[in-house]
Amino acid sequence: MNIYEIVHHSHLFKQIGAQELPHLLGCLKSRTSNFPKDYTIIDEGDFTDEMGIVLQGSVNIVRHDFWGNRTVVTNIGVGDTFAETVAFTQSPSEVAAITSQPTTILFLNINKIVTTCSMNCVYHHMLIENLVRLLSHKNLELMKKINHITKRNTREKLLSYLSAESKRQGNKKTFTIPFDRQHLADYLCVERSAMSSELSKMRSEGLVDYHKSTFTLLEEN
Amino acid sequence: MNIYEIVHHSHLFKQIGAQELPHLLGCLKSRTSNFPKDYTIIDEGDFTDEMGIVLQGSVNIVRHDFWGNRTVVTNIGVGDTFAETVAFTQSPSEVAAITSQPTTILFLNINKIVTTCSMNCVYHHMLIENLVRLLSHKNLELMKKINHITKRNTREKLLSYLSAESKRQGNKKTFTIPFDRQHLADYLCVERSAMSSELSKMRSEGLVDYHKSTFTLLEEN
DNA sequence: ATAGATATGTTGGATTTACAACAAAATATA
DNA sequence: TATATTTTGTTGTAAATCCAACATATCTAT
Repeated sequence: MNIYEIVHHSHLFKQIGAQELPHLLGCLKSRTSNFPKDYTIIDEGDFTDEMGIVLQGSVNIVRHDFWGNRTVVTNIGVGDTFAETVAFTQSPSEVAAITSQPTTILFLNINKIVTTCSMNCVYHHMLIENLVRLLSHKNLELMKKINHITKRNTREKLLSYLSAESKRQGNKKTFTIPFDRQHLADYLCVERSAMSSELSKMRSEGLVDYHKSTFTLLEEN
Repeated sequence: MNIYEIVHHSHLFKQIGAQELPHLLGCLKSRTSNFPKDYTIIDEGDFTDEMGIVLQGSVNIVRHDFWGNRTVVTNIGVGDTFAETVAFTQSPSEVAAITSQPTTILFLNINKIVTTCSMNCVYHHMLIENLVRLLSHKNLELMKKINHITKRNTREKLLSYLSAESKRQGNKKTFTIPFDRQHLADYLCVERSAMSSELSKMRSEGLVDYHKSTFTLLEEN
């Protein structure tokens, strides 16, 4: 794995020359860490001043309520970032960040990003602009998630999520989602078994087909 | 109403000297507009490159699905901002912004904020940092909203929202929410009448008291 | 290949919500 | 004030969801 290759294609470092990255990452006091599957990188209530970029693997942003019910807020894949908000606001984390497979994270001190450094890096302003763009996109994603989970019933939630995911992956009719059934249910805020049976119905009606986490949206006839 | 007074206390212009505001607002090509109640400032699907600050009144961020079901994503009060995301990402708006009373908006061109101006305003960098902070807080608010609506039933959603609102308003036990019953139901994604009857039960059990949009959280005995 | 662990699918009964229809209260308007 | 309009509360029924329990399928490690 080439760190710079991944970082170069992340939203945060977009439009920043690859040759600038080593210097910039040093300036930002970056560090990388490896984590096993199901490792809690940040727990609910934690403080941190570092945001993370996923270099390898995948992270779920989750929340547990008093009774232990789990909500999967979102999934963070390679090149995507997390913990910008908790790092920047210096408030206790509303959510936990938990790996869903062996994962490598690049951590960046967020204050180093926002505060223009003394060395006056040429690309520093671009970095801040990228951060604004990134936060805007996070916002958009959260809005879209809200669009899914505010649907009135399980079938609509599924169709809303699956069609959005199809669109996100380039309007492919067949695509793989980053969740197993339980995580998908926790993401859409429905009951796993109820969701399974709804999926079965939808398949028997010819709306969708699926095998494990790979889904195909079918034309209506 | 003194524009500068309100702007000075908004998150976006925090820590920026009041005497700088006239110059800065000119630099940002700001303009103000007045709107009547229930006016759609931005509709779903619209594009814009201006964000808004509420100077007077109140704006609901709402969404309608194919069948006309309304979802109130959030409420924007005096000094708060909206449309940063749609303005910055230049993507079609996922939501509509609709006044809930006669309202005055200050519009700002978001590109003027992000791009350092030629005149090199001293406070411009502070403005960008504030924008990052503001977007982070929006993120946090959306997360908190997700915490409310992912609760398993109507009572929990109500208690989650009401206690958060109480906390937000300085841990006051009695406070007024910016929603009537229908909007509150649309915000919490429940059925208005079901919510009404749940509120009645909660009142009869001594959990809460309320009159119109003013609620009081009661101690458990 | 086998056994154990994990993931997914199925079903029925208890609980909760949606929906519709209407009553009562509050507000706006003539 | 009287009347119309809007908002809020109440109730019964239909529908959807939750939950638990179990069946089946898939994966993992030896």
